[in-house]
Amino acid sequence: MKLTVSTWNINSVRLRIDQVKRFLKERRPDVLCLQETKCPNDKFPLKELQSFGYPFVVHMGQKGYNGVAILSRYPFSDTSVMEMCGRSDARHITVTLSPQAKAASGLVIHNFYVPAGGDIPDQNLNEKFRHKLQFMDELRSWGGRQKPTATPAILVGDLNVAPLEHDVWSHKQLLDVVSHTPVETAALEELRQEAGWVDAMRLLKPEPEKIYSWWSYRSPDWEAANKGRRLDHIWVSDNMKGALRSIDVSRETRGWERPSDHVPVTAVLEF
DNA sequence: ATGGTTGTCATACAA
Repeated sequence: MKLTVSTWNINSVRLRIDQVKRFLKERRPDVLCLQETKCPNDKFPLKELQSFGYPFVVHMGQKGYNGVAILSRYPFSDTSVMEMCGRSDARHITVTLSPQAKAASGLVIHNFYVPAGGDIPDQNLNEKFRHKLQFMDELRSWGGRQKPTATPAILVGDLNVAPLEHDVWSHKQLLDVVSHTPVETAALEELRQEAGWVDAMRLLKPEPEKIYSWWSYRSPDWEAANKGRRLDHIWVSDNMKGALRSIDVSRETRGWERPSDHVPVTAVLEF
């Protein structure tokens, strides 16, 4: 069987509910992981999302900021959230697919929203940057315990770090810009490799191909300037490498009316 | 070196 998994920082699920609908209709993933739903739980558009053909939905939100959700065509046998950095700020949610997902039964899918980290890349001057690094530190300790060996697993999300040289439009010009500083890129690469996760996007589209999943709203013409970054990621456990069939980045959604600043990334796996 | 935009919630703040 084939399983299609997408990740998208939607930047307000309520404002962009029609774009979610359009993406689901056009790309037809089995599972969609959302970040930055910016929606308290009691205002989450649960029924509407279910009506798009995704009866199984878990979400964890808060007022105004953050928030993650997972929509699925298949039921879950287990769901949980982690509190990172001692804050209940809705930055993680995980599901395990139930036996009704057939060959993908037992597959664990983690959805993360790593803190953006503010503007100043200095832990002493910027509490947000300190929080981001601490978050990655906790990811590292956690990832070590959860070494993906026997249990197949996928980790997706807006990790807010563009780790490689060709994950940004200008490696040189972004070395002191939050998301591409050496302390962040080293931390992300180390925690990924230490836990045995495979960077699925780069496995199928190796450097030096440029890959971006985010373009700032502040650029007057994002398409012409093309000053993007690869902030959104799909990682798979080592035992899932062979199941990877394709990766695609839905760049076209950035050109839709009132777009998110992030675009969806989709992996197709075959079991 | 600076400011550029967007979303939430209603005035700054986060990204």
